Amino acid sequence: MRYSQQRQLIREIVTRTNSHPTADWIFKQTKKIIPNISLGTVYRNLKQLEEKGEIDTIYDGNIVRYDWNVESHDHLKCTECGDLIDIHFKHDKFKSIVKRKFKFDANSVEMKIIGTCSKHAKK
Amino acid sequence: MRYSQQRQLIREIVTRTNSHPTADWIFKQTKKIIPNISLGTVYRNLKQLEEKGEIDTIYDGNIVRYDWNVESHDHLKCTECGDLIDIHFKHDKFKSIVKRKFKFDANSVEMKIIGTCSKHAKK
DNA sequence: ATAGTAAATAGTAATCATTCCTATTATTAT
DNA sequence: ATAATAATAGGAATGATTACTATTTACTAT
Ligand SMILES: [Mn+2]
Ligand SMILES: [Mn+2]
Ligand SMILES: [Zn+2]
Ligand SMILES: [Zn+2]
Repeated sequence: MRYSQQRQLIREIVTRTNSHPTADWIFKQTKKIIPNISLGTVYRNLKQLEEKGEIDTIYDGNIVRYDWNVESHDHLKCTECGDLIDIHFKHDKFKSIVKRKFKFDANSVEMKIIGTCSKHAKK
Repeated sequence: MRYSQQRQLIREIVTRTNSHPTADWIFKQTKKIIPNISLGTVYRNLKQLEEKGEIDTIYDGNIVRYDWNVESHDHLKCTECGDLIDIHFKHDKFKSIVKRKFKFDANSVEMKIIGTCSKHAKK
């Protein structure tokens, strides 16, 4: 895989963003630096970066987001502001339970907790 | 909301299917009974049934599925055959942890365990 | 440094799932 | 049975993503 300014910029933008951005948001950011970059280039490179294991794709309902954090982790989804917050849980117990009860070989666990975040606390 | 043959048929098909069917699969099934039903009718009714709380929408990666089981539950996703299997876990512990550590008010928890199901057991 | 090559891009067209639109049909209250 | 109007069929529109292709760019060997 050959170097390209576009891919490097996309990589940097995703890497310094904690908000699990969408392809379109990333596209808008890249355009500030490379005004004639095309949306197809953003999609193609996001897919390649995922294939290389540099980033993860996250399906937030029907919205596709990207995550620089490729370590297994979970998310809190706020229904008020839409934010997706990282959180880390241990899932070994669940993996062993499904192995015993369903003979299911678990590779990974994804957990999403839906609710309202601290920004909207009642006074 | 007025009765319609189409909605009733869609409701019955979803209710007797455990495989978390897609809109298109449901459409094909309904066409066996009402050959000139339209795909828009299927989508419109699935949305209405969800709004009435009769069914749930499930986002399986980028695939949208429907579930007659509206009680909170989790899923095992088999990467070999694509099956989505129901499983029920208690999540109270997680809800209290995020409340304490993040002041996050949890309403519901969705958990997906990815791996291979018993159908593909090594001999 | 120069030239050859193949990868990557920009711009645009195509695809796919879903939603929207509207003339017609079906259901329900009277 | 009739009137009112909710629901449908069929097709157009939308939005996100992918595919196509002529041109540009990065790397390699001279
Ligand atoms: Mn994350
Ligand atoms: Mn289910
Ligand atoms: Zn929030
Ligand atoms: Zn399987």
